[in-house]
Amino acid sequence: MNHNYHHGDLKNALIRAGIELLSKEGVQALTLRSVAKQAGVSHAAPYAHFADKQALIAAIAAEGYAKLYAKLAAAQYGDADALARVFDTATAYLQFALDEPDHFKITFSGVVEAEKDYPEYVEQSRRCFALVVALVADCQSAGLVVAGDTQMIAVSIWSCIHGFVQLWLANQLPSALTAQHSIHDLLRFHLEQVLPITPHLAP
Amino acid sequence: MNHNYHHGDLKNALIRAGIELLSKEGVQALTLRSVAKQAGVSHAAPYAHFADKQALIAAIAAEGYAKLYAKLAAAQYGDADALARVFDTATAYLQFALDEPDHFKITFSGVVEAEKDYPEYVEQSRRCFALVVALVADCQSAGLVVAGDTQMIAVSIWSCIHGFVQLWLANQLPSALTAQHSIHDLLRFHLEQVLPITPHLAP
DNA sequence: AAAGGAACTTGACATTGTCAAGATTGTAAG
DNA sequence: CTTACAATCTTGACAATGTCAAGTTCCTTT
Repeated sequence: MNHNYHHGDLKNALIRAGIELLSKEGVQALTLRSVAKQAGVSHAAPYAHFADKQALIAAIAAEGYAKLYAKLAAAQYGDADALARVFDTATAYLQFALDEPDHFKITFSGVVEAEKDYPEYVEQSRRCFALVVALVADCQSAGLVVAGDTQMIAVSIWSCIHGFVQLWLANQLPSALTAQHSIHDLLRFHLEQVLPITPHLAP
Repeated sequence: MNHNYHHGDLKNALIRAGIELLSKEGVQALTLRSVAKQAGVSHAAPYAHFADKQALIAAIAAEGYAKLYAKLAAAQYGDADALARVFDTATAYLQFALDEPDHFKITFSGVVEAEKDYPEYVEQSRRCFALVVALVADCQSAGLVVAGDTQMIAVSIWSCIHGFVQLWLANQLPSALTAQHSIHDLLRFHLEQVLPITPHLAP
């Protein structure tokens, strides 16, 4: 018997194969057929586990969020104060985008469009955001960030980080800056500019 | 003669057809063949004007930047002070993403990847960024924004706006917020939080 | 042991990007 | 005015890809 008709865990194997393709050859190489080949199965085998290509992409995106969560969570440990941990978290966020640009892009490519429901993706996304909210809450407790709607402030901080990383990935940062400073330094400067949401708004 | 072998300005017609398809049917409908059909030519006609599909997308993205520039420039007029104009500019930025989400997405999808050179896209991008830099310079002159590297601060502000819009487009803003406030209000709140880069960093 | 269903393969088809060859038209040189 | 030429467009073809239908294999349940 040349073929194992029961792979065992093909679903996860396909996700891992897809991630590996993203990492080694980029988004344009992520085809259902090459993913299947990479996993060692025939071209239509994925349809036993995913409704269509978008469903596979949603699973890969969910895995991207899971990886991101792990990296952000790792940046939370240590004796740094809450605000310093925000910087560390942002650095980890950037690092994920640097290490796996295509996986990062797909994770935030708006997979959920067309009103489709991908519960696993939504859950991983929610989990990741909750981590940022908790971090902001810590900052507020320590008086390092203004009081106010914690969720909204978390969105605000996340937007700052995400926008910067996104512009970098899209090659939209002026070369005058990227030529002179490392991307990490630029992110740090950016955050120092906007992050200290300390009471400068106090009336 | 049923066919006009010389269309006149097919190149621009194809770009406009592509934008219309993006607007009416979304990214997945943007195929070379449907663009050609929309422009009333045969399926291979685009190759007389574009090297490949990516080159057409680059032209569409450049046009996206041009439209964005027009909207941002329109937000610059008026008697508002420089900081208020930043808010208006951000609102115009968001409005473009709301009006033409798919065109916006493609404009920032990282067309320039693979080291390819699309001079028109680069030029439009530069022009748009220069507008933000000039705006920041005005704010600095008026003492509304800290002195410092104007370009870097422009990147910072742009990141804040872009990240927020991007997260919105990717459906990544918590529904608890989007259900209670309009997206415009959320953006305004976000900017009020981070934008006043007034001298709170003074040592 | 037989049946049934899940997992996988094979084969097919429509869509799409791309190229090659040919047809058409404006233009410039003779 | 004619003729050659280059640019533009059409037609036809091909490979890659997403997707479905039918058949095959294998595990589980009775």
